[in-house]
This record gives sequence, structure tokens and C-alpha cells, in this order.
Amino acid sequence: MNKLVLVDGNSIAYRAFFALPLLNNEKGVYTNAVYGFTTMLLKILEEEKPTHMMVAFDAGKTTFRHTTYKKYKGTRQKTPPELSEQLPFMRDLLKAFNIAHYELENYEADDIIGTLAKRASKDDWEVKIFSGDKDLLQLVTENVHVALTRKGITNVDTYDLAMVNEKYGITPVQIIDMKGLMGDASDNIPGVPGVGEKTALKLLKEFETVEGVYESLDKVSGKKLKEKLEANEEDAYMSKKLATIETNSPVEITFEDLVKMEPNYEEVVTLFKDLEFASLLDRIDGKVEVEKEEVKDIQVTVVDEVTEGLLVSPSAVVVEVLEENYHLGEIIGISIVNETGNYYLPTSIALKSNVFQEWAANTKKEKWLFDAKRAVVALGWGGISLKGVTFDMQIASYLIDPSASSHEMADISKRNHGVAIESDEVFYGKGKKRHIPEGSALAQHLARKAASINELKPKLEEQLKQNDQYELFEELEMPLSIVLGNMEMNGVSVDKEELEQMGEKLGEKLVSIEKEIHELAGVSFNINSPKQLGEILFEKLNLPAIKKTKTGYSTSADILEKLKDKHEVVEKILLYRQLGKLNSTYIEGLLKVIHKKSGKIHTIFNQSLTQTGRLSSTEPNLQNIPIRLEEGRKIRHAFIPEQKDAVILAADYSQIELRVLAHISKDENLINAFVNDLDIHTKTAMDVFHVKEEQVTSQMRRTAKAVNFGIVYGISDYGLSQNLGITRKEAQEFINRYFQSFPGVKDYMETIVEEAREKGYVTTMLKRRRYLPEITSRNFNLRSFAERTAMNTPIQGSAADIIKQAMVNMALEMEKRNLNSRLLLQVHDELIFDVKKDELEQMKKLVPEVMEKAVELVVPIKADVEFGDTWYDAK
DNA sequence: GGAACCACGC
DNA sequence: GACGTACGTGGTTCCA
Repeated sequence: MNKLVLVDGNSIAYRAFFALPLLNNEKGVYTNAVYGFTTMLLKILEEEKPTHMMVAFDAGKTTFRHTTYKKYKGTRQKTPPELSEQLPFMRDLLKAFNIAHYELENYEADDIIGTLAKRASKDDWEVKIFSGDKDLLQLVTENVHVALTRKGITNVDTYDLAMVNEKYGITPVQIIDMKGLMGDASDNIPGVPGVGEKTALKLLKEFETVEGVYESLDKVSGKKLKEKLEANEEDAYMSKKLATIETNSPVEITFEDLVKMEPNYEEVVTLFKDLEFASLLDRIDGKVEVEKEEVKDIQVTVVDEVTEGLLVSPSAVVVEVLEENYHLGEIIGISIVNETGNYYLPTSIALKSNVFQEWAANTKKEKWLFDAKRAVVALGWGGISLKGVTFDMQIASYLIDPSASSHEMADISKRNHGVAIESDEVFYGKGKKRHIPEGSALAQHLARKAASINELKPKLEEQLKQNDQYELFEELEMPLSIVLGNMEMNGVSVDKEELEQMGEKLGEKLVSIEKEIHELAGVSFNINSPKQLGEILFEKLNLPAIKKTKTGYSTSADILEKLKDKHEVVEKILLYRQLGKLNSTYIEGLLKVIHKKSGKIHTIFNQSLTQTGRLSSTEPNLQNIPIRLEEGRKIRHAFIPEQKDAVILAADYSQIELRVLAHISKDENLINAFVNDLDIHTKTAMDVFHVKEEQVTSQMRRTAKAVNFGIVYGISDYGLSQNLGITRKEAQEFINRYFQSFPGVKDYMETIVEEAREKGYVTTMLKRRRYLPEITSRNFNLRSFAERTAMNTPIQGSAADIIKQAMVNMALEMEKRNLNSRLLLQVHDELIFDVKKDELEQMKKLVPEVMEKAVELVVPIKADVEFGDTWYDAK
């Protein structure tokens, strides 16, 4: 059977334009609408597989509707130039895809679509229409279906007769009558003033059509409504006419012109490349021989004996570890590129060579790497020391723009027009297909990587200098990567037996709670399945469903909290979840990652990931070990010093973000609070609630704390309302009162958003950068999010700068003093050490001192120190 | 293998 | 009034 797909081109383009941030390509051409439009096309081609297809566009400004009503579409804003400049690209793309497009003088895209849909359905074709405009629903019939864009662009709701009825309770043809009565603000169709969708639908259910309404006007209930209808009869009829899609427009194009042919993939590829649609290129990969970026063979010397002559300074070095977790992986090969040549060193030869080892450990021999920490740690496990690293390409790329689409070597190289490298995923394969290619291919791949580092180092350094970030790079992040490498390599000792015992107890408890839950529910089911749980709670037990998710009922903790007193099973489920989380993530999770060789836990800190400058921690994540609830906190009993002669020392910054805020905003009230060492949440409560200190209740303090939390994390009034369980309006009121009390903060928030709009980015105290292109978006959500980010990133990012500086300074100080204590972990505002008992007195003073002096603020910085036999006891 | 949901920390 | 709302990591389920 024939299947015709008709696309409302203008409507989809508009949707895409407003839904996506203003992307542009290297030539400065905006591409967001083209991008969205193209993803929609690809999706249609993949999912609908039409035999015939056409995209209709509006022709000009005036249409036959303007003769009926001059003001038709009169209030519509001009198409933004950023969008109109993209329309030609869409036509080019359609041509490349071999998809017909059509426009008709005096008619709108709707009319073309309506006309063709009617003709096709006469011949019993299947027709599907894509648009963002609800008006098109009037075309729905047995074999004509309409797909309307939902949020985003590629998400659509498909309407057939039943769907229209379900949504509106009327037939498709009555959509026209609905528009006639309610009008359409966006098209400037008047309708009957005071009649909205609800009233229109009510009237139509009773009287079927506009005509029906006026024939039985005396039967309409409501005096005012009747008066309004009476006074606007003409407008109602005219509006109906305007809203009617012309299904007999003089469309000359024939179905033969619409036959869907194979795309001209060569043209598509060329266009995608021009537009820089890398991800879309991937999607059509396989359909066509996409000529890959020319990967040229380079001259590589395979070294069978390492000599001093080839290890000159500086050298670009690649130490390849295929495993993502470099604590576990083997080094599969080493390459070196320097002014004497390009070399590949088979692992076994390099690691055994004294010449190599001495060169690696020599701080005076300069080395340039990509993700140096990976190489340092991987070599470290083999007992080889790598020193003298002066340039890390990954960190440089991250500092230049943390939001860059990827910090993979192949992508960075491409972005900066360096040596073409295959991505690791392509070269090694992924998933089950991953393997190490044979020797000479591997030598080529690794040599290209080293050549890329060698080539791009000056370019990236130049960019760092232009951004005034060279000091941040050289004095903070580069030394920090060494500190982090040592922390990871050193690892954290855990009491395995302690964990196992806790696990056993938890396991028993879980079994008994599970049984209780099944008994209370009257049926056995998987409590860990939100789907099954939802069905039990909200269907079988008939508890009120407060919130729904995309796929079913929400069973999240905050929802269950509200249902606690409705059924005793709820509390058990919460407990089951809590203990289950502890057992699977923390007990079993941590036991799984105890390293076979060291018996310790070695996390990996990611230094080039977060948009704010914070670190993250993986395999395992040691930055989210429980603390809030006592049961969870007990996990910390298992984190112990390496030797008996030591303790765990934890030092945390007190309110570092709010102190940073005081510093950058220069708000007098906030500065005074910290200078006088007040309890900041109590102080905030006093100001926000206009009460004296002794009148601050715990509820008031809790609210104030949530407001401060909101300021620090950049949450919205909605976020605050969720945290406090209040309305959005009340939350906004708290924020307003906060700003009244701290006017300097308000000024700062306004200034920083303005600055972000002008410059396109914000910076932290130590010049870390975050770009916020969406701050000029016309999409309210995107823009608001960017604005909150502009306010928040300098705060959170500067706090990250400060603790990083403290870590570097601390490492220097400990080395200078020849201390045997070790830094184990960083948890955003907290440093955890393994401290030898004979160094305890010294460290207790030194750690907070170094932390407090990391940078100088206009307010004092405060760090608190605790220690104990385990991490649990360091409180 | 990936999406969806949930939960932990700061 | 819409829009859908701090970041990051990881476990489990469920569907392809």
C-alpha cells in the first residue's frame, strides 16, 4: 500500500528553532533549526518508510485568507533573521535527501497538505502528517493521521480518530468550529471573546457546530455567554472560515513527483560536514561510504632497544592502557614523538629498559601527555616512576572549554586541526568486539596520538594564555594531577571483615523485611521494581497516586513519605530501599573493588569532567559514602588507616561557598556575618523572618538553611519549593526576602548574569571558565537555567579552586616537612588524611592552616578538623 | 546495551 | 502562563 508523509516545513522549522539552543558552525552560520529539522526528517524516514513524501512551506506574506480578514496573522512577530537564514539549508537538505518540497502562491502549507491528504485518501492511501500546529487535526480521518510535536522536536503524539476524541471529545471536523468559537491568538483569529477551549468544547458537545450554536442560541446556558455569542456572531463565522484548511487548493504537483527515492548520500554527507553535524554523520554511517577524515600513515620506528639518543627533552609520550580503569589494565604499548623522530616502544622492551626507567623518572626530562595521571598510575603499578610531566593535553582542553563535546584525544585533535586520529572506539572496537589490532597498526595509532600531542601543545597553550588561564593550568591543575595520581595509587585501606559482617547483618534484615512487605501486600513481588511496586501500591492497595512518571507511577522516597500513614507497608518499603541501597551500592559495591594486589580501594578522580571545576570520583565513587543517616554512616567504620600507628583525619571547610559569595558579592551584611563568626543559617533566619536570635525556631533555621542551599546550588523557586514542601510562590517570597536582607548578593546576581550575556561565559576566582551560550536563548527554560548557572558557577567553581589550591599546597608542605601522613580523599569541601600518630599534633594544626590560607578572601576562611580510628570516628 | 527510575553525597 | 528545573555516580529492572 502507498504511504504518503506530508510535513509542515515552517512549523517544524519554528519548533526546532525555539526548542534548541542557537548552535552555530565554524563559519558563524546558525544551524539549530536545520539540525532539529534534519533529525525529524531522519526519524520520519527511519520509522515511517514512506513510499511518497513531501514537505510543504508557506509561500509569502499574503494569502487568500487576507481578503477575508486583513488582520489575519497580523500580530505575528517577524520571523527572526537567525531562523530565516537557515531556511535555504533546509531546502538544500531536502534536495540531497530526494524529498519533494512545494509552496504555492496565496496558500499556506496547511492548504497544500490538506489538499494532498484529501486526494491521497480518496485513493485509499495511508497518509501521515507531521506538524506542530493543532489546526491540522481537522484533517484526521480513518486513513489520515496527524503527528504533532511534543516537547523537544522528534517526540510526537500521533492522532487518529480515537485520539482526537479522547483528547477533545469532538470529531476532527469540529476542530474548525472550536477555532471559530475560541479564535487563535497566534494567528490573530478573533473568535468569540471570553470563549476559551473549555467553553468552546462544551458548546460543541451540545450543539455540534458554530451554526448549531447560533440556531439554538436561546438554549445556551449562562446570560453573559449568550450575550457575547450574540454580539460576535459575524466574527465567529469569519473565524471558522479562517481556520478552515482549503482542501481544494490548486496544487499542481502530482503524486509521481512525490515518489520517495534513495537519498543522494554524497550530497547529504557534504552538507552535514558543512553544517558540522557530526552526530548525524554517524547516523547515516553504513548507508554510505562516508569518507573518513584522511588518516595518514606516519613514519614510525619500532624500537627494539631503548637508547638515550631517542629520549630527548621534550617528548610527547603515550602510555596506552586500554581498560578504562587503569588500576586494573595492562599497558599495551608506548609511543614517543620528539624532534628526533616517531617511535613505538613495545611494552615489554620499554618497561624492562633501565634507560627508559631513568628517563621516565628524571624530572628534568620534559614530557607532554594526554591524561598524564593515567600514565603515571599505570606505570606506577609496574613500579616505574614517571616524572617531569609539564603538559597534559586533556587538562588543557578541559580548562579552555569544559563543555566541549568531548575531551577524547581524537576529538580534541580534530577540533584543533591536529593530526587526524581514529577514535579509540573505532580503532579498538567497543563492547564484545574490542580487541588490540596487530603490531604495526597499533604502532601507527599510538604514534599518531603522540604526534597530535606534540603538534597541538603550542596551540592549546596559546589558547590558555589568551584566556588568561595559563597560571591556572601550570600552577594549579598540572600539579594537582600529580597529587591526585598519588592519592589514587596510594589507595584507601578498608576493613574487609567489617564490611562483610555488616553485609551479613543487612542481608538478614532485608530478607525479613521483604517477607513482611509481601505479607502486608498479600502477594509476593519484586520490591526493587518500581513498575511492580507501583502496581501493588496504587492498584492493588489503592493508595492515592500523587505523581506519575513517563512509564507509570512514581514511587520515589518523597512520594512514599507522603503515603506513610495510609498503609503500614509504605514505611517498610522505605526501610527496604534504604538498606538495599547500603547493601548493594556500598557493601557489595566496595567489596567488589578491593584491589587484588594491594588489598586497598583505588578510586579514579576525574579531573576534566565537571562543568564547575569540581572533581568527580568513580570505580568506586568515594565522594558519596553515606553520612546523613546513622545506619549508612556506619559504612565509614570500614575506612581505616593503613597501619595501626595512624588515625583518619578529616578537615572540612565551614560554609566555603557562602564565604566565597560574601567575597565576590561584597555584601556587607554577609561579610559581617562571617567576620563575626555567626551561625550563618541562624543569621539568615533572623534577617529573612525579621526576628531576634532567640526567636529563631528550628523550623525557621531549617528554612533559612534551604534558602542558603538554594543560593549555593543555583536552584530555582520551584526547586526550593520542592525542598521545603511549600508552594512556588512562598518559595519566591523567601528568595525575595533574602535579597532584601542581602542586597549586595542581589546586585551580584544581576551583574553576573549581565556579564555572562555580554561575554558569553563566567569565570571563577582562579579564572576557570564556563560558557553559557543559552543565556540568550528565547526558550525560557534554557535561558533561566543558564542564568542560574551564571550565578552559581563562580560560587561553586571558586570553592573548587580553593580546595584544589589547598591540596597542592598541602602536598608541598608535607613533602617539605618530610611527613609520612597521606592525603587519601577529597570530597568537594573536605580532605581526608591517613595521619601517623606521631604527626597528629602537627597535622591537626597544619591542615586547617593550609586550607584556610589557600587563597585570601575578604572574609575569614574556616576549616574544622576531626580525627579518629576510622573515618566514622573522625566526626 | 541502553533507558528509566531511584538514591547517595556535596 | 508555558516551560521543567543544582551536579555527579551507580545499582536494579526491563525491554530490545
